[in-house]
Amino acid sequence: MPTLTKTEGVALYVQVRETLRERIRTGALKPGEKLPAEDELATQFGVSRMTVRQGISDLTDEGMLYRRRGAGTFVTQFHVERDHNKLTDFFETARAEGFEAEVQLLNREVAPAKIMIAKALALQEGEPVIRILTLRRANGVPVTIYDEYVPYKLCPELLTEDLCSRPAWQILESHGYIIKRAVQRVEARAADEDIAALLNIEEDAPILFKTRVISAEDGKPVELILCHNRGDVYSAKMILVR
Amino acid sequence: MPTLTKTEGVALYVQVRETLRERIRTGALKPGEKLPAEDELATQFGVSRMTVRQGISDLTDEGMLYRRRGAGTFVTQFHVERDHNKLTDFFETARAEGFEAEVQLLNREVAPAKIMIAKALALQEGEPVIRILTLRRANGVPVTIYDEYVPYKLCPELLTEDLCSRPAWQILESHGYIIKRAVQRVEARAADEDIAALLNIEEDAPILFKTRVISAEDGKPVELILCHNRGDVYSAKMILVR
DNA sequence: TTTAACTAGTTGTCTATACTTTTTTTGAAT
DNA sequence: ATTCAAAAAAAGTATAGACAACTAGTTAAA
Repeated sequence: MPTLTKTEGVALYVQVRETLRERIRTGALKPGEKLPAEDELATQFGVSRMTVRQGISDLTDEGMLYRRRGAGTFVTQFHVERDHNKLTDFFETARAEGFEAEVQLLNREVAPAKIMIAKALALQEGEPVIRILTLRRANGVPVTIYDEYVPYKLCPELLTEDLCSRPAWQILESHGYIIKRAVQRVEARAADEDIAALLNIEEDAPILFKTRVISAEDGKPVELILCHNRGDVYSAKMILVR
Repeated sequence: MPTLTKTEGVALYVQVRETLRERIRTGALKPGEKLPAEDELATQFGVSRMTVRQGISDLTDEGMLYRRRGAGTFVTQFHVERDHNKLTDFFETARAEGFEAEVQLLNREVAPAKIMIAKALALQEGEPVIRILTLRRANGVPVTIYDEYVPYKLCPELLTEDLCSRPAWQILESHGYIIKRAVQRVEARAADEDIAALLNIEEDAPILFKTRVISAEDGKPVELILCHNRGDVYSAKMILVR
């Protein structure tokens, strides 16, 4: 059995987790199957039971395993993809879903924050914000107008960084901000004249409108995104938990 | 200090968690403030450090606290509401947002599953499903057409249960199914003639269309919901995690 | 002044063990 | 066979302690 080794720079519980994940992925552990008991796994892996539990807990959070007290731990039958409402970027999505992504910078400027923007970013009205407007195409078809706002003082470098290869929040990360969460609101709207023209659709065609506020680990908002998506080619997926 | 007591039927780590949550809620612990070290809290509460950690972990998962190794544990500044993508029902939402909810049963029948329905519910085409169609009003205004499908064999009682006071998945829960997760897809559509008539809007008005598959703990789908929401009065919120 | 090394404080990981609570299985009595 | 009770199995909770790894501040050296 695959007794795990310390001193690899990878925590034991992570090794346990990834070993189990791999066994599920390859089918060595089949959907619905019961895992060996925690004590048994601990012996097999040569670690303590608590360490096994920590690894298993991660996978139950992901929905890959479920536990029933007194009965055992089982592999979930049809497990929901692991992407547990992850903050992803356009390029990752493109790679995963197999389309060619293209980002066109329409505008980049510093402007005083309007009241709505300021509120969302916890700023005073009129404080300078960097606004970035991009058009995103999938296989050449315009699908999204992306309207981003970042407080100027947070990261002036955004005015010179390349914005077409990664989203602004990833640039913020590379400047030391620890991005943790985003709150997103989704609604259906009718396209106005400008949006319709940019997305190459008719006026009043349905638009999936997203508002997203991205926050750092301490909860301070670092970016606001307004996002107009063509309704006929775009949908948003999410996982709800009881 | 509030030394916690065993034997109350509530786990110690839960008591730790709720005590801390309460301190944050009341402002005894302020946003941005650093918590006492885990060792210190363990002493205060009269429990072991691991027990404190378990309580704190729950709150970091909720986004109420964040930890920085070597530095400490802190209260999140603007904490995102705790409703971490929870599966909620129309009445809870109504209570929380302060509108009067009303559910009108339009149709309830058993029918053979069409291919799309069968696929979503992991059934064979033609297997009997219970279909429940309701119209939901907020303060008298029609906002949602709710189209639910449940495999007949799962819970025939749905044909007689009252459906206007709680969603079908809660009835499934009361029959022993452990509901764990749902996958929801959201898109923007234009209202067709029927939908428009029921929701009292114009044809081609924007609709927020949701597809939701609700699954039990083992991952087996137990319910499919198709949900047409009036775009002008309805939005969906979600939390994304890095 | 700046830089580097040290130190104290704090969270992260891990062990070994014990007892509790729930579920499942086994076995005996009916 | 059926039912009921006991036993076994399994996850849940909790402890005490140890060391690792990281942070931030302080002190010492250049």
